[in-house]
Amino acid sequence: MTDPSARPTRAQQRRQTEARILTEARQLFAELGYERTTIRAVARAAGVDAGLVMHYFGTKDELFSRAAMLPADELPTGSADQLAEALLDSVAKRLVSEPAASLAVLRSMLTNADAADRYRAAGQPQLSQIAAAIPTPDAELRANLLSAIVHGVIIERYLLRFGQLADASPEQIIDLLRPCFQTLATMPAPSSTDDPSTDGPSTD
Amino acid sequence: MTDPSARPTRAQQRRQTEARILTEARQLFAELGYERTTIRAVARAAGVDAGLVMHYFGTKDELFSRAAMLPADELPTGSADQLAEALLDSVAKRLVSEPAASLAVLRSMLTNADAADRYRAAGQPQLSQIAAAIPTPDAELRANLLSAIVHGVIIERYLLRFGQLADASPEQIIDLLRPCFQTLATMPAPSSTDDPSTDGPSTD
DNA sequence: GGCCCCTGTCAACGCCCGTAGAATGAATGG
DNA sequence: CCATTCATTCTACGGGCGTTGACAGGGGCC
Repeated sequence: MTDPSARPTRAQQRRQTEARILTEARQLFAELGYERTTIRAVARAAGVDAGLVMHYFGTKDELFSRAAMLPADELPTGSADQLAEALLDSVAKRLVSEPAASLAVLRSMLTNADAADRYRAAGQPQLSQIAAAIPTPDAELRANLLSAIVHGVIIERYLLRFGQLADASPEQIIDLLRPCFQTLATMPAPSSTDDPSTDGPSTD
Repeated sequence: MTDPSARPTRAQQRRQTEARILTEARQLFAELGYERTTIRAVARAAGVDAGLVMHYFGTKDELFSRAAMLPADELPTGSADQLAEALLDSVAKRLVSEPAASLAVLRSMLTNADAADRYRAAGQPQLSQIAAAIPTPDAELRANLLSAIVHGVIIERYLLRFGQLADASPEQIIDLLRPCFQTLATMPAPSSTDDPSTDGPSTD
């Protein structure tokens, strides 16, 4: 304990090993999705035995839970304008370097119902927060659309690697998305025709 | 062959069985993705033996290929305005009833590299066509963004089943998307600052 | 300093997968 | 009417998976 470069204590070693496993798990879940990521592969990547992974995390599901856990980044409460900009910022950040954990969730929740549930639950507060800043009756739907656009862009850039989107600079993408976000966050009502019959009663 | 309601001939029977297998395969691939869909499950759903599926399609990959094959719907060539509306129409159609084949591809290409390649290849002409109608130098990127938004909305509605988006009426969604599509298809340039340095030379 | 705990390995289990090949039996064609 | 084709089933194999439990051995506490 006197020399920090000496052989680590057992507790440290354990935490270190666990962290290594989680890092590799994140990486593999992000690359391969839930099904194709095997405990054995994670163990191999982390340089340990598969039994140890089980011993520490119990089940593959649990391992995924722990690997995919990530804090939702904070969104400032504010006007719809500010909200749109904040969202754009968050997209920009993810376009620069998408953390593996986020990709792991995104990829896995498309094949794993539990992952989808977990993600939905985790994102709900943020979604509500977004909706709260939008001053229209269909705020929730708009928040969902904003979320869908973000996901679409991330998926297309990182998971499908579509041509231009995979290479374009974040600024360019953000600049193109800005009017969309601003419109969705602030535009009063869709009114190609001022026909209120498409709207239900205001009970909702 | 004299009586059409009589027991079908062997060739008919065969085609019928193949079609039944393909239908069930599409359904399962769409619901479960590539990995979790098993030959045995497809066979069971189609009321045949797994060996028969192999006998007809050779490999699981081949079965997926055949099941996921679908014609890209035509887009009219026209002005950027018309293009945006056509795209919205196509989204609307998919929001009313998403064909299983499309979902199968969408879901599977997120876990199966081959499926992603196939899809990218299949969508490329359409993407180019969209880009051709957009009168800006970054037309391709805009086309990609439009595609990303479409995918995001479909994924969020059908694969993740996010709250409002899963239930909202297609018209409501389309009305909200319209300004986004119009902006992306027609707005001359993103110009928070009129700095041309972000653009490369026109050699490309 | 001795006991125990805790990190880590190893071998094995039962399951389900994709796939192969022989067997079956009815429709087909000469 | 018999030989053949062919749609279909049955059985089985090899492999990889998640998971388990026994075992080792060095560190940490009293």
